[in-house]
Amino acid sequence: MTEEKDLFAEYLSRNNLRMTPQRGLILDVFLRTEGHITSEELYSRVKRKDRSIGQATVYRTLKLLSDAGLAREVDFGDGILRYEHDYAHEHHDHIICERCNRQIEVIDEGIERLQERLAKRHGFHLTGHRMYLYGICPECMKRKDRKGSLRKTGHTSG
Amino acid sequence: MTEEKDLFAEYLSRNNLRMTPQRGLILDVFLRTEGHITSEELYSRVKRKDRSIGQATVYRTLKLLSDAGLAREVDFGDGILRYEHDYAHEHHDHIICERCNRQIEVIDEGIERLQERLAKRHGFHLTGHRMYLYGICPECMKRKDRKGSLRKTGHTSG
DNA sequence: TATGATAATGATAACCATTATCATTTTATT
DNA sequence: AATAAAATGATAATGGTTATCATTATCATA
Repeated sequence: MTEEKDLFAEYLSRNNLRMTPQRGLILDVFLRTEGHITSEELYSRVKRKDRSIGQATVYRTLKLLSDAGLAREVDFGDGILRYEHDYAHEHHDHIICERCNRQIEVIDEGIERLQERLAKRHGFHLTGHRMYLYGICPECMKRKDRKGSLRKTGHTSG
Repeated sequence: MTEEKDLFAEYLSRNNLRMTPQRGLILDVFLRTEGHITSEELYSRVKRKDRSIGQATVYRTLKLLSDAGLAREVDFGDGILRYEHDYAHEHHDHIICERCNRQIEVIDEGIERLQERLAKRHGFHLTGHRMYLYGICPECMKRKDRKGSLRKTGHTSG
């Protein structure tokens, strides 16, 4: 907790930016979240502790936290950016259920290795990737077919 | 060409929708494109052949083409949907250069297999995926460091 | 501890790709 | 033709995010 705060303070001073009560509060609340949170959700939580805080400040601070390596933007493709913890959290990808939108975090060393190899084969120096697997989760598989998918678009990226 | 048109007509009638001159024209122009095109770009191309066509019609028709399996939405995460040919085109993923935004299409059977296995390991029935690799292309690697990336967000999906 | 200089805040307007609305026109069917 | 259903084009609306800007807070230095 305090380690993340130190990291943030360090990042800020390194970039001639300033630690403020608002930024501290937003970081605190963010660190208490789990999974993936939208700026909107974080704003409503922060507002409970400081009624006067502005939504723009939450947006701005989340960008800063991302730059500082404490948060990570996750784009599921539904037009709403989500954020998750980045510090001391292993890289992972996501499997998302098309029916209930449940999402789990996964990692596969084999895939990572093949991605590296694939990029190299095309002469690219790989710096990162985004991989989302879409499917039906075990629970929804048992149930009969229901509607309500995260996005109306096809998931297979051509 | 005519095969795609037949497929579209078939899809339309199957869904009690109608083939119209506008839809025919939009499909024609779309089929003459390569790579990834935005609705905006397609609209400007179609407008050269029919000044009276409306932008909403292009948006609507691209959705229809996607549903019909002739087009595929591609979301690079910069807030602008792109479309590419889907019919008789193999599934593929993308490698995108962070410097010059050049993108190449790739496919790796090994990765596909491991994705399937990974999903199954978590009890999911895999229906699709999106995978984007980000890196520096060979040309940009030679050049010194330049700026200008596609998106300001980090690429590694947490 | 003033005092500039600079950055941050909060409120709000702007942005912008995409969708919804709606009056009018086109198409298919009787 | 007449009717019903769908499509079109113009335009307004949507909604997450960003930019703007006047005001306030913070920092370094004298």
